[in-house]
Amino acid sequence: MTASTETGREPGRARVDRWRTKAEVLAEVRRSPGLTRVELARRLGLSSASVTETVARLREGGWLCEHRAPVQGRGRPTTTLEPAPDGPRVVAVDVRHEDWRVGLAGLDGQVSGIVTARHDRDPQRVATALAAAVGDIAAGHRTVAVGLAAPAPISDDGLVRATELAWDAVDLGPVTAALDERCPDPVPLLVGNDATLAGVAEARTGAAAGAGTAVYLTVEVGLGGALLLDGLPHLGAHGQAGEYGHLPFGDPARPCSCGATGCWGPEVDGRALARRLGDPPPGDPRSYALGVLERAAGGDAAAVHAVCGVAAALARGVAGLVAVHDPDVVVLGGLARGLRAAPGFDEAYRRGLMAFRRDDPVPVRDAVHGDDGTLHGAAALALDHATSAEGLAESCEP
Amino acid sequence: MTASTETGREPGRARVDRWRTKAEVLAEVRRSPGLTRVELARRLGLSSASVTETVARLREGGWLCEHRAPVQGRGRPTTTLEPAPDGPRVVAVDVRHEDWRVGLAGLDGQVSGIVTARHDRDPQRVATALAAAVGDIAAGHRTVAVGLAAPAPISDDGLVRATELAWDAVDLGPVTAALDERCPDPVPLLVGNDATLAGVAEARTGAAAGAGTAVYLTVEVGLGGALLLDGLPHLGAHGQAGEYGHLPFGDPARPCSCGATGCWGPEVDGRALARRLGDPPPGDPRSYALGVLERAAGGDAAAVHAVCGVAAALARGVAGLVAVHDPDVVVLGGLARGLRAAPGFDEAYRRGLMAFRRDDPVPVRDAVHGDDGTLHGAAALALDHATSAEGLAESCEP
DNA sequence: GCTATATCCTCGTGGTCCGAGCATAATCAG
DNA sequence: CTGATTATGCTCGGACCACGAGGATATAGC
Repeated sequence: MTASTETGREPGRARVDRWRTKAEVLAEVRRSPGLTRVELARRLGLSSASVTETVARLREGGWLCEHRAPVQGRGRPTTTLEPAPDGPRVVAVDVRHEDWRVGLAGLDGQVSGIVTARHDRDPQRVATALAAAVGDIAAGHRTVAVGLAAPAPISDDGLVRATELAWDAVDLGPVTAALDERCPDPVPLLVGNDATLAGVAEARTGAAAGAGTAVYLTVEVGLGGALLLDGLPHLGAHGQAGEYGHLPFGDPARPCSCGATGCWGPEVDGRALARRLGDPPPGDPRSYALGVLERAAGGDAAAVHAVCGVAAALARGVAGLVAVHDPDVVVLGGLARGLRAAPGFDEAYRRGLMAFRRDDPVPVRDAVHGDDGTLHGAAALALDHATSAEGLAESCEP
Repeated sequence: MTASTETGREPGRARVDRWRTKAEVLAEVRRSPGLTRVELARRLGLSSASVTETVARLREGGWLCEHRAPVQGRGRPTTTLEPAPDGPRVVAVDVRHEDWRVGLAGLDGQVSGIVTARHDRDPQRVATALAAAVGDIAAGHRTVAVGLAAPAPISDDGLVRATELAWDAVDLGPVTAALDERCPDPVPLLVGNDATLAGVAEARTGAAAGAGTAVYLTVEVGLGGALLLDGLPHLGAHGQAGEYGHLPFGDPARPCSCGATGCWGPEVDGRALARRLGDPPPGDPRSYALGVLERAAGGDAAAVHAVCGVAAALARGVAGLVAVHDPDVVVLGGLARGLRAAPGFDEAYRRGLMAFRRDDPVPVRDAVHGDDGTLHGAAALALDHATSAEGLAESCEP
């Protein structure tokens, strides 16, 4: 991503350390907009003198703004702190199988001005078109970072290996080149996996907001997800963690396209519904599943029965993951939302839990971000970097 | 553990911040004993002036010592840095089902002077006896922390709920009282789960040393384990993460004592071996399993067949966990060590992996700490605290 | 013994966080 | 309206840390 000196760091620790407290303050204000200065000092263990200094610097840089707080009683009135609405921006990108979407987000994480464009899956043309679109948006605002979601595992070198997309390795060089060329200050590009970032969005502003440990699962074709720790995804040694769909919760005799057998994913998606209904394997399992869910909602007995069985298979696995991860909450996205609503889910979930958990079961909730979750997650990824001590040092000091 | 002001922190950030760099230096030296000052400066991005200052302070406090480094060529000879062998100590405690063990560890993490005593499972008498033993050792050395492992989930309030031990909630108050009374400076008591801490030991100085992501699994009666991220265990929302034995990898028809069905644990321990051999459920599944493993090693065909089947059930699940966690390494402890060696493990593991992983499968290794793993982990827990910025501030400033 | 090399130490500077004290802006009481 | 009360913000000097520059130190090579 950013150029790194591989022979080790030269002294420069103080330059970043100076922004550590400011980054903490900014993070706290972003987490709790409308915080008063006194409450901020209390939470972070800062003296009022330090808050004065820190807030002044963040206001200078355009990160925070202050408003008069409604008076509560006696005493000098205080002000509330909020992320500056006209502050720095990040560009969020979501590259999907058949199109890509680009939007702009402020410090509050809301993505606006989303534009969509279809693509033809040619890696080079996609990179070129993205470079133009991202460069246009970035150059038109005070852009401090770009976050990009891709439907593929992300390797360390910042390239995208999208085997399912028949892309070998997408070189994002054109995008970084466009950013370097069209923006006065360097703009880092951060890349993440799409399902992972959808989970991040839920953990920040969605159904798992505030959770220390959250499990996000999404069913489209197969099942993917992420384990979120304090809002950050666990990526694994090679950035390939989260393949929950390949846990062997299923029938050991059934082979999976991944090469193993008994995988959970094919037991909980459109293919599983088709099997239960005696239909041939659907060409597009996702839209097939949507059809069955609709029929079940309409009262079709066979569809209800199939959905119920699949929901139970999903619930049983979710209960197992609760035992392993002990999350504050489990969030379901994609088709899993429809399955959770099906009769049989709750009962199967309860029975799959260890007995001591049944009195107070870990809540299972629907994802609140729809299709925009991934884009929100990409914005969060970029904002995380921009508002870190490193990012602040980068963008506030020449 | 330590008293906390629940109305929020008062300013005191600088007091801890001052030790942040020193804690980093100490951690780096503990990770790489024998480091030169120049190499240290390079890795941490510090100037030589800062290293001089920092090392001097840590030497003053008795945390580090320096030796002359063997001369390499021209230039002024440098010195190597090591954790001081006569530096601060921590006390490590491992409370087990029928006995407890106490030892003393230095900054290198090695536990010495281990003493063992049986107990009668009476919570109050155990706490009293522990208080005396821990107090004796702590008072005889410069003790900066105590780490305690318990065979139970650890709740946030520092009490131990050992339901399997027929203990309701063990109050460790007598231990902290003894420490307060017999040690001049306050000595914090840290508590952790035994399987979790055995995993920590492997991640620090064992088969998973240096791994960013490691999965530790141990089979005794049932199966437990931990996910280790940069050497720190993932604890979950209530400290109950790691119940890998209750993932539904097994026969959905078989009920588990936890209340769910199809759990993995009963498929990979002595009970599973007995089923496969047509024996009745063993009273002590652990020693039964050891007997079967021995018979299999001796060539008993029936035993070999049973062990092989159980090993395959273990391997299949391990492969699933590799898909989910994408670890650098999987470490097996307890009876799982013997199962890994069985014929059939490697083949089942390979077949359970997603195809793209088979060229370079995640290594599965035996735990290198034997029975002492938990005690080492308890020492690591205590040392983590003592060598953190907070711990250093606590013990070095009045 | 002299030089080249690599490292260590000292010193002054700029920066952060802090406590104390003063300044400020509201309510409340008369 | 005025002064007391209360809560908060700001200023100032002190303690401390990381840094760059430059001098000091200890070895190998010649």
